[in-house]
Amino acid sequence: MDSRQLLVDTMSELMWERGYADTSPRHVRERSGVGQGSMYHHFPTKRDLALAALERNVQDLLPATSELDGQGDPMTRIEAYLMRPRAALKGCKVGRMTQDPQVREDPVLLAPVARAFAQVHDSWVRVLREAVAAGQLRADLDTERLAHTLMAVLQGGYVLAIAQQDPGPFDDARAGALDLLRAAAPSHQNTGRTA
Amino acid sequence: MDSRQLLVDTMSELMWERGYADTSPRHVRERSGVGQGSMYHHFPTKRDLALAALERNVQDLLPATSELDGQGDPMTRIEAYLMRPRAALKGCKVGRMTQDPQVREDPVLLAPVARAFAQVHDSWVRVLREAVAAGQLRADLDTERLAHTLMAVLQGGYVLAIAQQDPGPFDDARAGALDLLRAAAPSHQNTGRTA
DNA sequence: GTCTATACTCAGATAGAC
DNA sequence: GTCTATCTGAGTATAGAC
Repeated sequence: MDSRQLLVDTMSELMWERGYADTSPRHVRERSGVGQGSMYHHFPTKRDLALAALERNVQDLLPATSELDGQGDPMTRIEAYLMRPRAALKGCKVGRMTQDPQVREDPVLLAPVARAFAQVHDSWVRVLREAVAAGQLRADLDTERLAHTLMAVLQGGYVLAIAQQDPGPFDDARAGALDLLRAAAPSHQNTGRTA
Repeated sequence: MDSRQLLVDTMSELMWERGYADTSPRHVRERSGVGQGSMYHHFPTKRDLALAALERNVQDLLPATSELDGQGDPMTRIEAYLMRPRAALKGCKVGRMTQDPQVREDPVLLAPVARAFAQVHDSWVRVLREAVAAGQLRADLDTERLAHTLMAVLQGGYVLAIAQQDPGPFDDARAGALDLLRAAAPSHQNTGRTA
């Protein structure tokens, strides 16, 4: 593999594990095995490398979204996306960036994060609308809001899990969200087209 | 004010703003005006100061919980706690610590965070049980889970808000959670004692 | 493209005088 | 308790040869 790609891959891992501020060029060199000269040849500054790595991490996140965007029963897709296996104790490689002081103060580094979340939000809104249309969710629910609520459950679940060093709270949080969604079915249970 | 307290207050602020790893002794000295000698007299290492500051930040968080623990209508208390004014773009001064690499790897620094969240979880469970008992929530909901869900909504809401540099997603997330709770009232609306 | 050498600042302290 | 001086290593590069 070429040095450039190796650097990006390594930085991506480190940014997931340690964030940006606390990852040094030395860390990257030691883990990747790429020398000083190569590193600064490909990426003039740490920030340039971080930007490439972050864009890669954002790309990693989007395939999962296909679970929301797919065909078939909306509620089933919602459950599949919410409950998909996730490394609760590692946290979200994109969401984590919002807590890094040097990322949050840097509009260029924050931009890919904002874009990624906006895209996930869109997918959520679409599937939630379909669930309403299919009579699986009450029509008086605000789908834009609810999309943020469900994204927050996942992002916050990571925080709780890391605090306790236990995936339990993460799993509880998402299971509880699903319970609530099911409880928010329309009163006269119609699973087909609505009236 | 004495130097010791000034150091703790300053470190508390900085840990909220920048986290632990990216806050240096120099930052603390410059903002607090306390000299090098005093600083290392009171706190032999940066970590010692951080621990004191973190414990202070945890204490700051708990008074808000009284809103959950109070008397009166459970659902009203839930709404009051969820909707209380919060600095969405600053994030949670306790939850933030879970994303700091040097905190998350240090059991001593992580412990106060875990304790604080466990305590908030307890308060949530209590008020949710009361809401079930009062007929405001379906009795088949798992209150332990749901408590984690609602905590996650707040913690994750901060992440979304910071990503967009806009409090909107935070407010959406919590309002959406409240919508869901209301939609999860028992089918035959009884607001009094249950049968 | 990659290597080695060099440089300058900051982090995170320690030492000893007052 | 507070001050100033000093120290070692790490962070973040730059320079120039191969």
